[in-house]
Amino acid sequence: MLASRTGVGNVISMNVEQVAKQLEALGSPARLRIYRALVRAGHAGLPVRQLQERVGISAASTLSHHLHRLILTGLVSQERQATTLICRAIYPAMNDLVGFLADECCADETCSGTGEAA
Amino acid sequence: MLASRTGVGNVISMNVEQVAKQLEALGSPARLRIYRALVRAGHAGLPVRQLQERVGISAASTLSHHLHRLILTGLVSQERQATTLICRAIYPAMNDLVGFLADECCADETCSGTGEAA
DNA sequence: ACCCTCCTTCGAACATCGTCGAATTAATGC
DNA sequence: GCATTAATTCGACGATGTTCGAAGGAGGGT
Repeated sequence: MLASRTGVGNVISMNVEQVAKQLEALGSPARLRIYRALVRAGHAGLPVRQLQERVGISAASTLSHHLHRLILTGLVSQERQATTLICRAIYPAMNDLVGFLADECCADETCSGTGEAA
Repeated sequence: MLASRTGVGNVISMNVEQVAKQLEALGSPARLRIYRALVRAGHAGLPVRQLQERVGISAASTLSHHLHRLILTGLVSQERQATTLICRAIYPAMNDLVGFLADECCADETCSGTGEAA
């Protein structure tokens, strides 16, 4: 497993600014819980209403706000099904993010500190 | 490689709140650049002054502020050497963080969406 | 046409963040 | 003791984020 990341090819396309945006998006307890619930929901996704119950956010407008931020950074998608909106985690995005982070820190303690370049 | 994470044992000990704090700490372009520079510096670490030049932050107080935040979340350590402070990335912390994230999203598209549990 | 549910957008209150310059502490050398 | 370099802490400013209730659009049933 984890084979799709060892190629490192996808990591190159990510810049610091975008990574920072995604980390910031995930860096709120409320949004991290939202994203986690979405990830756990898997391919099927979750309607906003169910997401609200599961995550425990009192105001619907607050949840909508956080969802919007998650969508802006490309971490979450929404699809309309009749009157309800299905929210889904975008797995490749998380995959790239993890790849970037793992690439930065070599992902284990044997990191040799390769680069001196800026 | 990446073997130290596949055990998943370390991931269990992390809670959402702490992960969110670390992600938030990394979620600022300035702090992500700082952390990146530290990671690239490797085991030797970097004095604050050199870090400032390398990252391109104008005010020393601003850098100090960001450094403090990074330290509070356990991502960075400082060690005094005479008059200069050496800053170092704490690799295991990043390792755990990446592990948590990877565990959440299964780290590749074949994620089967296992859990329905809250 | 009407209502009902689902969700978003608006407006505002309140807190937190990011940045800076000035003042402060830490450690060394003369 | 005094000056010097290194880095932090303090105080303040504007900008941004979080949260909420109220109001607004979207879609479907009767």
